[in-house]
Amino acid sequence: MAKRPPDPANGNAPVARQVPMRDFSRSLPMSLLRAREAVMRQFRPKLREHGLTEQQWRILRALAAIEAAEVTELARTAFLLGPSLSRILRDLEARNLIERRTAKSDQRRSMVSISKDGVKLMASVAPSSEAIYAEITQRFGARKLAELQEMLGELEQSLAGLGAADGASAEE
Amino acid sequence: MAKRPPDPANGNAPVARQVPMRDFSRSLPMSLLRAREAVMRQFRPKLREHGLTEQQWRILRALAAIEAAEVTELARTAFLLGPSLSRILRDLEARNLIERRTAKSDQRRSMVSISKDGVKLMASVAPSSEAIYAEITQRFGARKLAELQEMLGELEQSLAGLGAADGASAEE
DNA sequence: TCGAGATACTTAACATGTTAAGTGACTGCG
DNA sequence: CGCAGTCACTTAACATGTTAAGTATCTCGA
Repeated sequence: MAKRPPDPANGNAPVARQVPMRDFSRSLPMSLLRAREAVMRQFRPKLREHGLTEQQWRILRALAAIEAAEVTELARTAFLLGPSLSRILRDLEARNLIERRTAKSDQRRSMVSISKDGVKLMASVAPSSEAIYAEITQRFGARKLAELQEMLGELEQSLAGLGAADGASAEE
Repeated sequence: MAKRPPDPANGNAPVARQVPMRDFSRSLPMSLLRAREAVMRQFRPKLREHGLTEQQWRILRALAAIEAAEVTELARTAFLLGPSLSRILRDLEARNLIERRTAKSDQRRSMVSISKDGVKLMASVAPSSEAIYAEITQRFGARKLAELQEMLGELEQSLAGLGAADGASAEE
């Protein structure tokens, strides 16, 4: 269906096109990528000062809110793939920011928790992080920010169960 | 076989600790990341069938719309960092999907353009890509999609010139 | 109880993100 | 001219994204 997508008033488009595709810079993936980059650009320098990457920070934050978590659960929470998480946990453990112990009931599972040093590091970064977030919120507008996140959640929902074999159906 | 009623809703350990931070999963960066991943998950398998990564596809699309571009210009258009682009161009050139020649007026500059093979490859992928995009548009709603992209653009704008990147601040 | 299959990670291999340093080519100023 | 500074990339080094294999453990049913 798609009755009629609003015609973008194509302001410039100075160059001739030979391929029938939407203007590349207006694609949804690009919009999302640029927006996210604009946001993360604000946080990265501060995290870097503390020797943390964005992903490492995500893991610490996720762990700070709970007693302990299995690796798979943590991967879901921090939105990281297993292999990435595996590497990062190895590193964080070596830096004594987290602790691990195998679950007694199932030797395959590893319970991960934040260490005292990890908590300390979080405490030293959180204020700056919150300040940056507050600045972003103020600039963009709290209401619009909430609206945006609502829409992002809806987008995620409307695409849930499209690409990945989730239930039954065919594989390929 | 082995039907296995997994336990996703496992009793788990909802132990919460009082930490003075927003709920991690509701942060703007995470919302943007998840939304983008939900979208890209739809495209990646098809691109992979054609031996292309998301970034390689971005470059080909960017090049298809113009005659030729300098590397720096291409990096801006495809939203890639110089080093990434450098590596990808090396690969794409080896696969004869693009062509390069140094500018006559300035030996430092390299002019990049898509090759015949590149155009052919694009033609073979574009239909599926557009179909997927249409499906996403339909599911989420064309109007909402336009709204979302508008907001993403505004977010980007409101953060422009905040990051301590170079540039003497202010505007231009 | 035993073994095929499932599960929970971990490794491997390759591609990109990210920052810093390197290389060759231009530019401006003396 | 000459050469220090800049520019346009490219390399390097390390971290993560992504898919495929590998390893150890656990589960279930014949």
